[in-house]
Amino acid sequence: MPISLLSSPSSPVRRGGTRAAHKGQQTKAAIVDAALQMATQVGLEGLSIGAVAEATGMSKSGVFAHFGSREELQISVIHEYHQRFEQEVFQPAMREPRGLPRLKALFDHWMQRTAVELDSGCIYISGASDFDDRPGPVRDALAESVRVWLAAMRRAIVQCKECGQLRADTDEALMLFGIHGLILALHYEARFLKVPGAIARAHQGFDNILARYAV
Amino acid sequence: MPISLLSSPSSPVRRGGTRAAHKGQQTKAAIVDAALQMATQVGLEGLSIGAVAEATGMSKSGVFAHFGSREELQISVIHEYHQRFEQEVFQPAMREPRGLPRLKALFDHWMQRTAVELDSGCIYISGASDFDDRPGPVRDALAESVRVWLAAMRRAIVQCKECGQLRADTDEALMLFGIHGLILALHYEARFLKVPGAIARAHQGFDNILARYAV
DNA sequence: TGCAAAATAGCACGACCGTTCGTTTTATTC
DNA sequence: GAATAAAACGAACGGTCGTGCTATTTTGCA
Repeated sequence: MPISLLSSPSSPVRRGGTRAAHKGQQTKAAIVDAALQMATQVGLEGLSIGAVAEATGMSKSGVFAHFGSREELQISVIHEYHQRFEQEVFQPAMREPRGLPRLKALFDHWMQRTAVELDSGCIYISGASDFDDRPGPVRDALAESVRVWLAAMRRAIVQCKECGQLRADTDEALMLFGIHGLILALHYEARFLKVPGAIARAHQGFDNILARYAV
Repeated sequence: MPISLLSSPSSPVRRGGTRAAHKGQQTKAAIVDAALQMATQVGLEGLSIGAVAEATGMSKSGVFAHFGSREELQISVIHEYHQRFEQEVFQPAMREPRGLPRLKALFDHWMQRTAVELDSGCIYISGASDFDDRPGPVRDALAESVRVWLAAMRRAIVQCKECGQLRADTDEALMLFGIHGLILALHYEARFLKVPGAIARAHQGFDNILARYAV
């Protein structure tokens, strides 16, 4: 299953020499899980080790020991988010046939994952604001993850052209720009302004874009 | 000049009884100015009184005394940003004739103000991420300011319809949604991902939307 | 010039932050 | 069950934060 594009340098089952290490990885996963849920609400920058510790019923130093730094925790959260994005958005869409069905599936799943739930946002969006002027490894990990995702989306558009389902002169970067904008506007209107009907508008906007580039 | 839509409860020149208060308002304006510039880089949430004090060469308590709380400083920054938005985006566009010229001017100025400079972002965008799950007066002020601005944009679209420059069945909310998305995508690609050509794509996207609703 | 008031500085507080360190508990292996 | 390594804890440190409180300086007007 060579779909994953983010390398995870340490083997997920064993590590070091030949020693088994059960408990550690397991609670670490639980910590990342809680931290991710927290980050979708307060953002990656709002994440604090103390709050994560309290959420997991551990001590601050207990949590800290698993990562060695706050930045490493943030990066772990980004990787986890990336992985779930892959499982819940990318892979289901990949089971659709190439071309428009797959592109539509990518957009629909993306939408649902991004702004459907009221109490959880998208760290790809909130993180962009947090780190657009703050260089460093966290920003790099975040940007890389987003780029991978946008590249997948772009590939789907190109395949539509190849299948003859979109005009051959379609500017895929421009089309992707428009689609990306719809997701961002959805997030903005639904989660911040809390105006009704944003989901319907995102869908309509997507249909308009498809019509614009239809053969 | 009844253009401003944000009430400023205290008179801008004098206050209280009949006493004049020169210096106070003046340094307060300087503080807000520095705070605004800082907020465009680190966001409203990243704003700290200590940093503002250092930037203005004052003491922390000296800055604090002008606002009474951090929230009030943030709100002052929002009001100041709103005012500049009005002066630099809204009012110049208002000098264009009704209809498409005015709508185009609004978009162009908006774009330039939002993402043209590399070292300053838009607090309407970063603030949305910061406060989408955090109720309170700061969020209220921010959302109100954004709503006023979007309403102005919407009005310009409606006027295009009335002038017969856009199709009579144009869904202005949907069209605005698409335009808003372009600005958000521009901000995302230019400021976070730092990919080139984002400005050109935003322009092209706008032209596409206009074409979609053209008579 | 003198005086009241406004403006600013200085200092301290409690809270939280990420991080370090030594100890204790828990888990794994012989 | 004893030995050993991993995991988690608890306390503390230096730092920054927003916020009061009390002096001191500066300002504007009589």
